[in-house]
This record gives sequence, C-alpha cells and structure tokens, in this order.
Amino acid sequence: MAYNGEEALRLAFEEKPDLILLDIMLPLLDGFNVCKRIREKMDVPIIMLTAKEAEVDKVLGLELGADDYVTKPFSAREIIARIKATLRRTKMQDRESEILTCGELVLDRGRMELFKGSAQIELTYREFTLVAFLLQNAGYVFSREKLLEEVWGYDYIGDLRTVDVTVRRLREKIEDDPGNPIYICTRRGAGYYLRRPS
Amino acid sequence: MAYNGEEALRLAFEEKPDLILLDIMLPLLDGFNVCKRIREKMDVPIIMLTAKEAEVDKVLGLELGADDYVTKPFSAREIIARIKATLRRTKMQDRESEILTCGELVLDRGRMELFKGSAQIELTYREFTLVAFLLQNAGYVFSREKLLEEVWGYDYIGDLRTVDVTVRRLREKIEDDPGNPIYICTRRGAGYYLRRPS
DNA sequence: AATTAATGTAACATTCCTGTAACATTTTGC
DNA sequence: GCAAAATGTTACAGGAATGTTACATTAATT
Repeated sequence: MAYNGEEALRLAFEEKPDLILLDIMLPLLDGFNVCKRIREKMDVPIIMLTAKEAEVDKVLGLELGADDYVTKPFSAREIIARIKATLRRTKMQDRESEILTCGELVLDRGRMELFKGSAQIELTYREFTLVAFLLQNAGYVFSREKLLEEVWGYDYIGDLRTVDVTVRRLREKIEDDPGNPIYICTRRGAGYYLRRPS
Repeated sequence: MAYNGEEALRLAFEEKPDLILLDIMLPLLDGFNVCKRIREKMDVPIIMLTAKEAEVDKVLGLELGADDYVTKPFSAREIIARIKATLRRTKMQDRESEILTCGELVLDRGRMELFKGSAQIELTYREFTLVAFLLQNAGYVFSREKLLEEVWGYDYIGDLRTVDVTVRRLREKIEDDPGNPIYICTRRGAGYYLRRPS
C-alpha cells in the first residue's frame, strides 16, 4: 500500500508484487506517470482504477501498458474477479517461460521435458514431478514425508521408501554415476536435495 | 474444531494451529470479531468462510487481516487448494528466517548447511540438530538432560554421556583447537552452551 | 484381449552414523 | 594433596538409514 505516486514507484521496485492496483488520482505523481515508469523497468500486471468515465479514454489512448482498468465505484467482487482474470492471463504467459535450470539440467514444466546439456532425458510422470519439485527448491533438503506430500499428494498413503526407489530411478537416468550422485543427493537422516553447482 | 466464537478464540491460543478456517456465522462471537482478536495476538494464517457474497465486501473492507476467503458453497478441492496456497505463501516468508548466525558461524536450516566464514562444514544429522539448537539459543546453558530431550527427542532413552561424545565430534569439526573450544563451551556442573562473540 | 510401461512394495545388501564403554584428564571438595 | 566427581577422548560394534534389485500390480496402449 502506497499513499502517493513516488512511494508507489519505490514499493513496486522493492517488493516486486505479483500485481499492482493503481489509482489515477495520486499525490506527488499521478497514476499515468507511475504506470509508465513502472512499465519501463518491470513486467508486472497493472490494473488501473479510475474515478471518472472520462479517464477511461485516456487510459486506453495513452497506451500505458495497463492490463485492465476498473471504474469507481466498484464492488469488491468485481475487483477480485478482475484480479483473478488478469493473474490467470499473465500466468498463462509465464507458463511458457516456466523453465527451471540448475547447472547442466534444464527443465521445461509446460512441455514436461528435461534436458541435460543438449540431451533429452525421458522421464515418467513421477520422476518428472519429483525432479521438478527439487529443482524449484534447489539446495533445500526435504524429508521423505514432505516429498510424498508435495510430489505424490497430501492425501497419498504409502510407504516412505517409495521415495527412495523413485530417487534411484531418477539417478539412473540423470547421474553419470548413479552410485555417486552429483545432482540428486542424500542428506542422511534428513532426506534428499538437489545440489546446486558450486 | 470449535463450535462457537469464544471456543474458537480459546482453542486458537491453546493449540497454536498452523492455519485457521474461520466461518463468519458463529454463535456467541462472530467470525469478524474472532479474526480481529486473534490477529491482535497471533500471526497465524486465517481463511474466512462466507455464506453470502455480500459478506465478502465486509471481509475486505474491514481489513481484518484475513489471508484469504472462500464463499460457500465450495468444493473440497477448492478449499484444499486455498489452504495449500496460503501455507506455501506464509512458509516462504519463514524461509529467510531459517538462517541463524553467531559470529563466524552461519547455519541454514532449510539447506541443512553450516558455514564457518566461507568454508562449509559437513555435519551429520545429530551434529547438525545439536548445533542448530544451541545456535538458536546462543548463550544459554543446557543440561545434558535438556539436550537429550530437545535434540534427541523427549522419548529418547539412553546414556547422558552420549551428549558429551556428540559435542566432542562437533568440536572436532568446528573449533580451531577442539581442546580449547571458543564456540561450543562447557559450563562445568551444568552443561553446554554456544558462546556468543564478545 | 494381449502387451507394454509405470509404479509401489518387499526383500536383501551396504554404508556409515552413533551410542556405549573404557580409559584419560581436569576440576572440585575436604 | 588426595579421593571423588565431572568432563574429555578414543575405539568399536550394532544397527538404523539408505542403496539396490526383483517382482507384483495397476494403468496405458496396441
């Protein structure tokens, strides 16, 4: 929450929010200028709030790069709906760029593909989900319980050792020497983690 | 599970749950007030349940500090998704505070790593758990009994001297001169503590 | 319906962590 | 200064944790 245009700019760059609701009528620096200056540096969704219908034309005409606009007075329901819709739209675009990397490994969530260097590695669903989760949280150690919850599903019921076997199969495909893994490593007594390149 | 607002308050403070699902329509004390009073004392994620769309505005307008809201009727899938998303968000914030430092020592709980300056120190599970506990309570002296309870587990049964040996192994790895420790120190007749830099 | 692939379970193998015990050293109390 | 208590130190065996493989079962495909 910012109470004037300059604070809005500062907060936007500092906090890197997922989405910005931007009023036009602001002290110090109006919404038009704030929007323009944010757009110069960031690719964050912006929804503009206008008090007067007359301003709508201006929002559209100036090609500010706002993703949507809402005219006052608006209901909470309406603004929430706009926010959701905007996030859904922008997430879609993100999906294509949902690529995780760690050293030689490159993972494309959308296409469900994993590459090691230029070579594609064929993975099954479980294997892919597991490596994707570890990659997304590279460096962090996860217990078998946590992995079952996150990868298999919170309501999955089964043996903890299932994780071990899936890890083994992953190593078979990913590691040069599955006996001495350099990607999917074990922290004895704790669980597994994906080692980041040093 | 609480069946009225006052019970909800009592339970929240007693049980310290990870997350609260809070209906608005409650006997004795409604959800708005429960939420407000919990927020005054605790920083627990709260998801509000509303029967009427009209209440949504109120939830948002009152700035109760609820983390999310769901309108009835909702599917199990939806509420689970909201819970997960909320927990993920709040956990993320925890991540950064998972790092403990004391002088040259830097410990990362999530990664289960300990650094002394820029050099990483390889620790076993017990060693890590022990130093993490001492670091989190730097300066405070703990008896062998207390350490067994906190680090080994309240239900652990074994020799008190086990602590000594683990401390010895830790010193071997952490101290420049394990014979004259400057980090993990002994308070004769009492126990061990981690000395804070002077 | 037959075949193939995916995945969980179980059983066996291996590693290396960790507690115990035994002895050494330091400190305390008298 | 001596005995006793507390702590330091070391070695080693047992076992818990993990690795590995095989097989059964389920799901997907032909």
